[in-house]
Amino acid sequence: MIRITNTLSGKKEEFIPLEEGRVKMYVCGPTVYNLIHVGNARAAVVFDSFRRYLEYRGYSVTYVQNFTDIDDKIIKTANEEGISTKRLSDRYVAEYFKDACRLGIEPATFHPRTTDFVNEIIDFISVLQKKGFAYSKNGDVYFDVSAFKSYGALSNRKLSDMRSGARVEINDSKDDPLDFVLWKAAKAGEPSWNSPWKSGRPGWHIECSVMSTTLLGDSFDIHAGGNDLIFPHHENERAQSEAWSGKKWVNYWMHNGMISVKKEKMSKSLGNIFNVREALRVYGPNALRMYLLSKHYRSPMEFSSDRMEEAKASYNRIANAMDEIKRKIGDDTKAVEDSFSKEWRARMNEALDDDFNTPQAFSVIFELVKEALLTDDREHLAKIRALFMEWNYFLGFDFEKKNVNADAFVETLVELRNTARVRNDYEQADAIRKKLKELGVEIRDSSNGSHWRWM
RNA sequence: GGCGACGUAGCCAAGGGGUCAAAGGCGAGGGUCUGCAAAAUCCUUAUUCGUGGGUUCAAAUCCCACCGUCGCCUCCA
Repeated sequence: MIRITNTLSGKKEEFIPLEEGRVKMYVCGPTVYNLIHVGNARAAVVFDSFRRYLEYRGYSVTYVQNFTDIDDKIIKTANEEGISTKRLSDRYVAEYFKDACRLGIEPATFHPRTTDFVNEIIDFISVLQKKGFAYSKNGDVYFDVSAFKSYGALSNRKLSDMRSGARVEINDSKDDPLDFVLWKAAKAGEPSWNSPWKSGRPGWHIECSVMSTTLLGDSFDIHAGGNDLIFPHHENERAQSEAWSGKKWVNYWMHNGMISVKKEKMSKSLGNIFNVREALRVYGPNALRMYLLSKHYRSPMEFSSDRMEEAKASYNRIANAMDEIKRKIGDDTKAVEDSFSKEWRARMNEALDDDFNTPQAFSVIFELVKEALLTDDREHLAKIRALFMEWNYFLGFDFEKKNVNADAFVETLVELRNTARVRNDYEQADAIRKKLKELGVEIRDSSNGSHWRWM
């Protein structure tokens, strides 16, 4: 039984998909006007991993992750660069896929883009207006919050509390300061689309409602994203969607915690961001995945070089165990399924079924790492490796070492070093070891020969 | 001001009424191995879970208060 903490109820609930054996899931993707940062990567990696876990557990998952390719910041950045918004967003969609690919994130079933759904968005808004949930003013269209009775249920807020809050903006054309824009009339020089109102473009929240219902249906299982999206983004999406269909829109809401830097949320507006591109270069994809999955997805976590080095060391312990298994039994030893495998698989499932508790999952893995390093039993080792490979379906590490073409050269150098050692020429031997280490090769001498591995 | 989350060893981090004298990782100290290393391995590193009350036969786990940290209430993963 898989359990998920549902933001809507604030409780851990048993996960029961609408349709047996199938899961429909939507994750809010990036606004494409620059490179993604480590905070963005958290949601991407965590929910990618969760999706794959669901697949591992036998569900057929339809996974949608959108790109917001039209908004104020995209327009601004495109103007600064003197290019079209289309050109800018195309570029950063491509850059996103480069990072995602290196991070081991599987492509979604669908990657819809806002500007491909403008007609559907217009239809959707028209329906809202017909049903009395929306009103237009000066070419803008607004959602009437007071018409939707459970507004605030997701973020657990009361309309009265929000109205009294000091930070609600005053906007003359809105009937209520909490009403939010569905369609924005174009200002001079902005990209725009024809509409029953003035020509303009979609508001902030409408795209997710439209793309998700178009691709997944009026109701679907899981909607996920960062917890900074709960209000207003997801609250508004929910209001629109349920007002539009008259049905419950999403059954389970999953929200990941924020990544902070020096106790402050990592965000583009604060400027304290660390690009995924850069993190990948400095620490590598495995360390970054390890880092992102090492804490429960709902908790906040701190980003720093110490944390990353720690994650890298942790990952290395697993990678080292894989290398040791290979050294002990080679590549093609077959694993035999038995009670050992079943027992450990059950422990892993127990951890992950419980609201995707990845720290607990790693605890299970490290216990097996220890066993692998301790034993020389071929069957035992083969079983452990089989489990690791099986679990890697959702962990998404890349255990393959690059530089395979250089293996023969390394081998030669290691032999050369050993002849030097035999004649007690340790100066030469250490020089070779040092050089190899600089090139990323670690040598391990032992009583039965020298082994080496790519670090 | 409103809403929410969190505070567990030197650090990171699970657990969330008894089987907890609290998983796992990083780091540190000592032993083995080694030409020296590295890696590995063994041992050690929380009688205690922010503070103070309470409920209970029993609390890190539930309740209350307080202190501290963070997030949302504006674009944000």
